[in-house]
Amino acid sequence: MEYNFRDIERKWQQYWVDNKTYKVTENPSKPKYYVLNMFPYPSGAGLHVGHPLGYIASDIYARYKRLQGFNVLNPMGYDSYGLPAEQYAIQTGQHPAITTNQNINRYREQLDKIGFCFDWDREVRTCDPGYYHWTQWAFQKMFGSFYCNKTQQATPIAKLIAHFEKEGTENLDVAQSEPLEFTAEEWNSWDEARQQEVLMNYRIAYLGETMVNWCPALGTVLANDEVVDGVSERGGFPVVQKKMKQWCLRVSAYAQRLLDGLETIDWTDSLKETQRNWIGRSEGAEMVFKVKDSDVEFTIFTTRADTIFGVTFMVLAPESELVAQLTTPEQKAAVDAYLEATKKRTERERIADKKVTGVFSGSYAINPITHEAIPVWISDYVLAGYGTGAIMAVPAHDSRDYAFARHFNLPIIPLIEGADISEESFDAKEGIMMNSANEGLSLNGLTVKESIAAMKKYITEKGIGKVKVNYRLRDAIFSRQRYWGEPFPVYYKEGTPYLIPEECLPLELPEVKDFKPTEAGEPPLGHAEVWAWDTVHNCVVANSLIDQKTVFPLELNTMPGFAGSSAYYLRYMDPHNDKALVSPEKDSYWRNVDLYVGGTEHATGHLIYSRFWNKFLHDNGWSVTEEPFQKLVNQGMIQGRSNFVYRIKDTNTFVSYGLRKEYDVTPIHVDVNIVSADVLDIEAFRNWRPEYKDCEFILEDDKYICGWAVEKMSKSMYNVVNPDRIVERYGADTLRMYEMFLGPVEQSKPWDTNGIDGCFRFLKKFWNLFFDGNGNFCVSNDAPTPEELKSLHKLLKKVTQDIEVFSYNTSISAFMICVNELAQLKCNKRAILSDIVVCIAPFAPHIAEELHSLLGYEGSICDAAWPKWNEEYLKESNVTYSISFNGKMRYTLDLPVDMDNKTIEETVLSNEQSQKWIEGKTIRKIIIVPRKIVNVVVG
RNA sequence: GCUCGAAUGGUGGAAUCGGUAGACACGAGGGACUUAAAAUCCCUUGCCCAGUGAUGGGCGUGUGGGUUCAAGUCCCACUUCGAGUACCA
Repeated sequence: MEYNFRDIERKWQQYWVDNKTYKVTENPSKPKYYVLNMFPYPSGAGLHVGHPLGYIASDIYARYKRLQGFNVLNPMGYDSYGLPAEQYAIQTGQHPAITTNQNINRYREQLDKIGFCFDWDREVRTCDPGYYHWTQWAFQKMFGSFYCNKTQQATPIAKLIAHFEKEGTENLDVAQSEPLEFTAEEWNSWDEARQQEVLMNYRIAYLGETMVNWCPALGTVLANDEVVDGVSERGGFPVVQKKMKQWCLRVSAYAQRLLDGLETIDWTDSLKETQRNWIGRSEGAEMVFKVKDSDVEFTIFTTRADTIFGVTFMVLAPESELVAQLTTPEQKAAVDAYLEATKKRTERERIADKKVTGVFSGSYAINPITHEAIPVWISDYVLAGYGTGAIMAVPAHDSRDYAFARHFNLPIIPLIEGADISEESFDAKEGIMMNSANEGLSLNGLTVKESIAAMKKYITEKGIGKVKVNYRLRDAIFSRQRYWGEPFPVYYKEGTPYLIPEECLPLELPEVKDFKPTEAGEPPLGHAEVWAWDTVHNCVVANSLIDQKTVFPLELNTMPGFAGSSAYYLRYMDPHNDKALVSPEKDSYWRNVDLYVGGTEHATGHLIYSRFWNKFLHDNGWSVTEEPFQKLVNQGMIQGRSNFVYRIKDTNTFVSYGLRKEYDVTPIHVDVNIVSADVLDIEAFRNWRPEYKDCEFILEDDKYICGWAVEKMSKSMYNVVNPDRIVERYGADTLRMYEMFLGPVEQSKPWDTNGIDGCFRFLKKFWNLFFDGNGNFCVSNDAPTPEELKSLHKLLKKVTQDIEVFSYNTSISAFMICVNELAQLKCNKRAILSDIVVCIAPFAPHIAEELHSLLGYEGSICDAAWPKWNEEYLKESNVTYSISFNGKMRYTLDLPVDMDNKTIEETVLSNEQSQKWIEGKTIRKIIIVPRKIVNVVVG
């Protein structure tokens, strides 16, 4: 019988559905294992061959773990809120829900063809009210919490209120937007609105006036990780800085825990490093500088307190509140002009031209150590959002200060012995200090490191400043001026936000007539006619009923993309629970994700937000583990492999790749689907586009050979390969095998169909082991020979070890070797073949099921047990030694395994081949590496 | 600029603790079967030199040094490519 993959795959995919083979329930008698893929955004383009790479890798692992006796959770769902569906809605008027649904159905169809072991009963969609109920719920909980620095955890806001009522801000150590000071009396005297306003300074989800990345073309704000090179990640539109009132999440409060948590999880070093950089912890000192002839003083942050003797000027960020205070009347005109000019420059322009700009404020600050007066400047190279928005400039040892000093002719004082600062600053934190002494303090002669430590001690003792840790990580901006996202469960009473009652969740997304912003510039929800909250009946009512006494307007912003993806792994544990995000029982059974597979592009977005979100839930006991994703594997990107044809200029004649240099040609992208192994299907090409209908070809060897290049897989390059096409032609098992055989999972590589035949041939060969020359199923019950057993157990050992480390490509090689050996031996022994079938099931589940069934076993192969290898069968009586002289391999020798070193030495030395290398020389040393090498050092 | 990673045949890629390269696959060349094609099977395939031949010798993991009996693997310097990040004081 032939290997008919179409029938086999159709049959078993149906069997899995009918028998709910992949349904999983909590089972305390079995150890759990949680495998998760980053769920996809269902785009209109459907899946290309790059998408399933990670899914196949995790599917193999999930199936393997199940065969090993684990209760494996392997769910799938859709991150179904997002910009493309909304942009499409704006253009066509089509409701995003409709587009999204169509796309999901298409994705599902494509996924089903590949034979994944997902438990679809646990599917989640972020745009489903039953799901975003819990996104809104989490937001409400964050709104109702503050972060206590003493206990290092999120705490209900009621505790904070109690503290304020008793002692105001006395003894307060909490995360806050800005430091406030008030007494209990003051707090108690304030009205509700004022108190609410103050509480915003502490809430974990808070409404804050912040500088945001505003994208005019998209009409919305973007988070830092959604802005790339000053333009939006989606669409590439320019982004400008704008001050706006927005919902924010106090992610920064968790900076230290996010950093510390990295030590406890099993991620790649590079990913951890990326997160560390993003969090950007820097240890330094805050120092207070007095302003000359004034009561004003201000604080700066520096990591180089040791360079205090080299401070020759100060710089304020243009947005700093100090600018107004420190600008003298004489300088006011110049400063105003500068501020105006700065405001006009977008983020992008600032990055693009690195011109040094700045203006003198007119004021002088007093160096707290040297007591010298130094000028205070204003420049946009200092950022308002980092540290205190003010710096002490040490031009000799900071390149930016150096450039500034050079440009404005400010003094430069070298502080490190031997540092050449004639052309550039000396930024390295090394060397011996000089020029750093006065009557009170001397750093001269110390190394930079000693000097930093000494200064920290000094300023703390003298009360000039304090040791301070700063983080680059900023709070996440949580509002989007979009329609297709989770609505905030918030209404506004005289401008103060209030939560709708928890039991009224979910607050469902209303219908709108138009998906664009309103004419008044409000977000699309401004078009909703039924979008007001009735506090008496606790329900959504028409806007016309708003009376500001019992009926209030609801929030018009929606939540960003990362809201829905931040806790979805918890929802999979208990997807149909309408009482809680996840029940404590299920949460404590599944705990966290053991293996998370996805792309690196989420390193500073989703993977930070998710960890933050989980830590918040953990603080409240709603998630049992501190870290959500124990092990993370980043699958590489599959790039496209584009094909080109070469048209001779101004003609309709195309010349084959090898001959193109003889003509003046233009390379043109050609659809890779009409090219096979770089040979163009000429007929298909002529039909591809009308203008090529009558074209001519100059061939080589009767073939048209196309050129190729590795590019991003995209429609415009005509290099998108759909998995469906491969499945149709070779079957899902071949696709799965080939995607894994292409190379290490973590590595990026171009998609290249050229080698797929190898995997297809392998499966056919494997299939043929079970059939005789006449195509009849023919498996013998005879006892296997030692040779056959050895071949099998070599395979079992290799595959078991490889799967554990995701080295699937080498496992597949092992399968190929084993099948070749068995074919050579004409082995058709049941004892051998039935084990191999189980072993190959994770990789090629359809063919495995079919053979498992033909072998006479009942039920799905998923319920079989993973075979264990036995070292007994692998033992050899002889082992081949490489015999080297002075490290150079000369010949090999078969020796008994258990021969002792002395005998080995004697055997090697007495061997006649050895004689010619030893002749006339003295033997200095003999190194014996057991079972491998004998190296004789002669001289 | 900084941080991290990579570099191996015509191609994708193997190579555990440093253990004597190139597994496996593709492609290519040759052969068998066939009227023919497809499919299948067998042989060769890193480079160079010598030999009719079995075979023998030399060179080889981006470049240059080093450690070692032994280096693709470890150390130092450099080149190229990729990823992340960027006035973070």
